[in-house]
Amino acid sequence: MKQDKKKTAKTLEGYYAAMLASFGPQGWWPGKTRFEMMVGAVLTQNTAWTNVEKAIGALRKEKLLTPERMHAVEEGELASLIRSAGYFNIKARRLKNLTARLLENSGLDRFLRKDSSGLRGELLSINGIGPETADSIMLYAAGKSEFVVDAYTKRIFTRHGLIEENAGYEEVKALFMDNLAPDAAVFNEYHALIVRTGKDYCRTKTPLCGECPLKGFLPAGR
DNA sequence: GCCCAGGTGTTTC
DNA sequence: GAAACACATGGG
Repeated sequence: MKQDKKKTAKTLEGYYAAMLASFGPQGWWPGKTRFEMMVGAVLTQNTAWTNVEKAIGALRKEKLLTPERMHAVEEGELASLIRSAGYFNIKARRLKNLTARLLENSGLDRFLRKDSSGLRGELLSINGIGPETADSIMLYAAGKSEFVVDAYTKRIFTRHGLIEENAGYEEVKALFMDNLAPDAAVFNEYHALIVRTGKDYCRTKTPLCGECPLKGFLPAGR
């Protein structure tokens, strides 16, 4: 099925081109430093980014946006500062788990320099970091070419019939990893464009397919 | 008042 | 394994 694979690659490139033409580059990740980016990745779990921004603002005000400072602060205080991001008790614990691991590894720099498979395994072994958060950190903080799959990715591409309804994370990720050249800059922009498209046109309740930049790719009858 | 948002861990069949 | 549930705020 070599021909089939080539066709899939063309299709995925078409989606990318259409979104890029419609929205332009998204300039992700919206964070000043790599650590801030990692914090944002945890805080945005199942949460709107607008709520995350407020929490990060509070952390910045308290000068806690370094692994050392954040790890030193009391967990209850950390939780109250990130209250606006929701799940604040759980997320405070998760941030602590992350900073602990960074310090154990002689800092963020050394940690992110690990080779890809080692880094991903290490991230996944931290309680509170699952596949999406791990891949986000790999791609946006470490610059590794890992494709990030989120709820919008699943929704858009199942709707378009390119993945099964019940496909798991790794299965969806493989669609992109197996059919696109590994390029961190492209993966970065691709994921950001998917989120943008999902937010604007592919909400669960009120899809706006008629105006979506991807409407030309919708299979007939959908 | 209800639904949803850039998930993940735990519990339970 | 995989389904069901808990975790929580803020905007539409």
